[in-house]
Amino acid sequence: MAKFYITTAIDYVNNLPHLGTAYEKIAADTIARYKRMAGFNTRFLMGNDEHSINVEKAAREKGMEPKDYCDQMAEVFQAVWKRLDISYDDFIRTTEPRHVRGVQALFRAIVDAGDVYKGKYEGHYCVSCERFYPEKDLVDGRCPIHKTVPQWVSEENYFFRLSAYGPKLLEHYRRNPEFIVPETRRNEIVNVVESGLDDISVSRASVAWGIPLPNDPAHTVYVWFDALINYITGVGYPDVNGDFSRYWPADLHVIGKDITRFHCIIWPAMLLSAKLPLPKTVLGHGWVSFHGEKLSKSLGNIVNPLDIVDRWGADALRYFVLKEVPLFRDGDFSWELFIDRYNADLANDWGNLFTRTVSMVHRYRGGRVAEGTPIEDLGEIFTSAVRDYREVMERFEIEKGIEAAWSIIRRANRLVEEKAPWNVAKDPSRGAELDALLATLVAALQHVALLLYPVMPGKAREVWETLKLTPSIDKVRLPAAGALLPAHASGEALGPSKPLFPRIER
RNA sequence: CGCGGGGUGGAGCAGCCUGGUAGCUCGUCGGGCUCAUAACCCGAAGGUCAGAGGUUCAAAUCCUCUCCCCGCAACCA
Repeated sequence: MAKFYITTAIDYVNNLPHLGTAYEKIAADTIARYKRMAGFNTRFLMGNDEHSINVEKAAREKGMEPKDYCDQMAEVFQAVWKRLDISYDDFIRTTEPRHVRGVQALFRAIVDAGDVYKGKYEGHYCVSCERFYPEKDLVDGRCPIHKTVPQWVSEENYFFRLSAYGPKLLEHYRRNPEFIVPETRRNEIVNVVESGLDDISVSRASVAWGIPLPNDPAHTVYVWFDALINYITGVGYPDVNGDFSRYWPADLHVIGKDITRFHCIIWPAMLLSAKLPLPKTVLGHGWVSFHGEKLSKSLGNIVNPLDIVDRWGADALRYFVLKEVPLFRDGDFSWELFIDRYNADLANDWGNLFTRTVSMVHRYRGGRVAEGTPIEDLGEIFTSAVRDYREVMERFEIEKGIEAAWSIIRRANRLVEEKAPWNVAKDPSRGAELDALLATLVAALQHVALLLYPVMPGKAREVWETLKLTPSIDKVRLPAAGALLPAHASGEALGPSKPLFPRIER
């Protein structure tokens, strides 16, 4: 069985999860669920990034030890992901021994390859910004933000010979066009690499909250270097047997577009140095804004995804962001848009098809569905929807996958009008006709539920269970090309008809 | 010359790579139906595709220039 190893960025624990981070996990989860449904042995890794001076500071501000603080945040993060129905297989924390061990092993491998040297890291350091500024970015010798004179700081650091990997990286991009998607991100990275790479500092002598260097315990590993390695320690590295041999290289790193440089330049260079295979694809997704404005702490518009989940459910949130914010572009969340999409698509289209169908089966047939193949062109609609769905989902175009499901919903709603079952039901001699129609509508609901399961697992399961279908939806595979799902055959009466998505009244 | 994204009927978007009657969703207006969450179905109005120039038999689509909006460079995916 083919495998699929997917990861998201691990999150800094100095902030709570917000709509943007939730978006990334929802998208990755949908891809992971799709891959499982398509028959891949799927491994889905998420986690928290717990080192760095910022985390230590956040902990101290709360009067906590960094480790205790991280433990607490790990609980909080995972509770949020559970509420969003994120089906990760493993959750890695960078303070775990398995990660620390792996980071040290990888660092050692890079040292052994001759790619680490000791140098001096120095520059203008603004204490307020907690960062170094190159000479050219200073305004009249002052920090451009705080207008203060920065300190001249000089520190001994270890450096990674990133500059040596430019040509190899470019060669890799050229031979593997799918390494960076979408294309605009790829062009951006190629530009950066072509204009030349500098070696990067990979250790800090002044930061205690981190992983000690194996070759010099007085230093800790720079937090980015540390964080990236989670993708391999999450599958057991440095033990190269077991999960590592099964899952590495990763098939997909889902990350935000701002950190593509780390994932497309530094990370592959590290792997090349350690002589490990490179991930297949890095997907730099866009941003979701809120009422037209970037999510920002200083603007105070950080949205807690649980606020939406509490009111309208995880599935509605998942649907909205996946439909309105295509992975390869930016998109906006606003309450108006959310309510419009919810009512028009979920309540009126899908929800209504569900209620009216189940209700008719009860009203006209006491809840029993007859055996039968789809009438009219519905069978073809189902198979072509599945085919289109597969095609676009393989390219991670989830919004188009949703469209494929809707092609069935729209056709089925139209079929009801065309056939007017309320008239057919009045004529006892047309019983077979009515049976075939209802069976077709039930089959439509069944196919829609399966296609939407990766996007809205909760509601898809609810439909599946109301239709009394077996086995449970998470065990069902996508039908082969041209095939239909086996029809409802349990003989059992359907569950009650109740609104899937109650309309939101404004 | 810092980097990048975008400007298409009232709103939000697709189409642009691989030129050839401008498409989708919502909204508006008119009609139909009654199984259903006042939901569903049909039809209509509404766009000189930011602007200018160029290539071409033909440009939203390719090339050049201009204008405008947004993001990154600074907490934040």
